[in-house]
Amino acid sequence: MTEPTKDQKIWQVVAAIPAGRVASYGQVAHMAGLGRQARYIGRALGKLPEGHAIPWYRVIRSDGRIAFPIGSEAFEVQARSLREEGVEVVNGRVAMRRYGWNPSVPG
DNA sequence: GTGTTGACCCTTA
DNA sequence: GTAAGGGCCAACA
Repeated sequence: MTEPTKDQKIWQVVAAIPAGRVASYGQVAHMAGLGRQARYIGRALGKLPEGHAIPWYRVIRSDGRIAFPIGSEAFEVQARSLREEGVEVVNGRVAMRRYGWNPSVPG
């Protein structure tokens, strides 16, 4: 049994985000043990295979903004997916103050 | 081997 | 509250 790769570790952390909550790239990177490699998160999510069950749309920037430019296709998919889980998205932004994922205080 | 790029973060203005 | 600049680290050409 080989240890999980960084990508798998990241996917595992992302998959651990409960529905209706969002986490920032830095937070995921830290929990995955990558430290400041927040940039790697986006790269790992970009390598997601087909048929995956990873809620990549629950990962946003630390500012609460979606990482994609407003109006882009990926942006709409992410925003729509978040709304379906009860997360309010306004002006391409999420109120992390309310929807931010806190492992110590699960849903 | 070097140089550029990137689904970012932090500090400062 | 938003905007701009600098920095960090791994993958890619």
